[in-house]
Amino acid sequence: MTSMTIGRLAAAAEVGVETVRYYQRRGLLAVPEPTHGQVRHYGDGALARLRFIRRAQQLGFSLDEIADLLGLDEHTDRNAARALAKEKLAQIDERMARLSAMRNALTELVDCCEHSSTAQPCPILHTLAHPDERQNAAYSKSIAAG
Amino acid sequence: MTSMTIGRLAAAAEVGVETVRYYQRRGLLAVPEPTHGQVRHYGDGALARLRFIRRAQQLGFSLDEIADLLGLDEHTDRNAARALAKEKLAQIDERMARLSAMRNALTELVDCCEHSSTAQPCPILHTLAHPDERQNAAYSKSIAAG
DNA sequence: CTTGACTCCGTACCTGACTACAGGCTTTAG
DNA sequence: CTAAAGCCTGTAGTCAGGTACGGAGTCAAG
Repeated sequence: MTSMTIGRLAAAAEVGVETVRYYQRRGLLAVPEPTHGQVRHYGDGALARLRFIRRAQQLGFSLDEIADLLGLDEHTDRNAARALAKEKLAQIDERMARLSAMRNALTELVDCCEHSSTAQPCPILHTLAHPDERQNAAYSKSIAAG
Repeated sequence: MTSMTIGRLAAAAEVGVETVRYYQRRGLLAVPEPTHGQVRHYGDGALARLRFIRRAQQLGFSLDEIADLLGLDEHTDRNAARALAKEKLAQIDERMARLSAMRNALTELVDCCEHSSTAQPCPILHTLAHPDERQNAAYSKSIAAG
C-alpha cells in the first residue's frame, strides 16, 4: 500500500484528515502534486513522517520544534538532536517543579482542612482569602519558593 | 486607601488593567457603579478578591474553577472546597505522571545518544523515525505505559 | 447513471487567559 | 488653561493545535 488518499493516510497515522492538512499548512508535510485528476496521493514516506510527528509530540515537542527535528539528518546531526532533546528535558523538569510546588501546597491545605476543628473557617478558602494570617504554612512556603 | 481607580487597583494586585476588566467580563469581579462622573472606584474588597484569584491560579485552578471557589463560604462550604482541592490534586498528579513518562523516555534517548558509536545513526532521530526497531527500549516502554 | 463517500480549497471557529487598540471623556499636574 | 495621563466602552488579536464547515469536484459500487 504505497499509495493512499489523504483519508487513508490519516487513518493509518491515527489522526484526522483536517490534522494532516493542518500539518501541511504548517510545512511539516509536503503536499504532493495531484495524480491524474484532482486527487493527491501519498506514499509510505508521508505516513512515516506523520508517525514521527506524533511520537515527537508524545515526547513533549511542539510542532515548531518538530519542524526542526524533521530537518535533521540521522547521521550528521546527532549533536543538534541531542541539544534539542536536552533543552526539552530541562523544560520538562521546570514544569514538573512547578507542578510539584502546587502539589505540596494543595496537599498541605487539604490535610489541614481534614484535621482542623469544624468550628474554624475552612483552611483552604481562608488561606486563599488571607494568606498573611498563615494558620497553615504550606501555601507561603511551597509557593514562595517556586 | 479604601478607594482606588482601576489602575491603582491593578497595580496593587500586580496585574494589568486589562486583566482586571477581563475578570469583570468573566464575572469574577463586580463592576461598581461609577461615583460622581464616569470613573468607577474600588475598595479593599476588590483587591482581596483579585489576590484570591491570583493565589488560586498559582495553585493550578482555572478561572472557571476559581469562580466556583469564590462562590463558597469559609464556614459552611468546607466539604465543597476540599472536594475541589482534591480533584485539582488528582489532575496535577496526572499531569506529573505524563511529564514523568516523557522525561524517562527522553532521558534514555539522550543517554543512548551519548554512549553509542558515532558510526551509528542518531538514536534520538532514528527512534522517532523507526520506533519498531527499538535499539533503545526507552521510548516504547515509557510511553506505551503512559 | 445515480448515489454516496471522499477529496479539494478556503475560511472560520474552538479553548484559556490574556493583551491591544480605537475613539472619546475625565482628571490631574504644572 | 493646557497637555498628559488615566479612564470608559467595545471590538479584535494573540498563542497552540487543532476542528468544523461550505461548496464544488471526483471516484467507485450497484
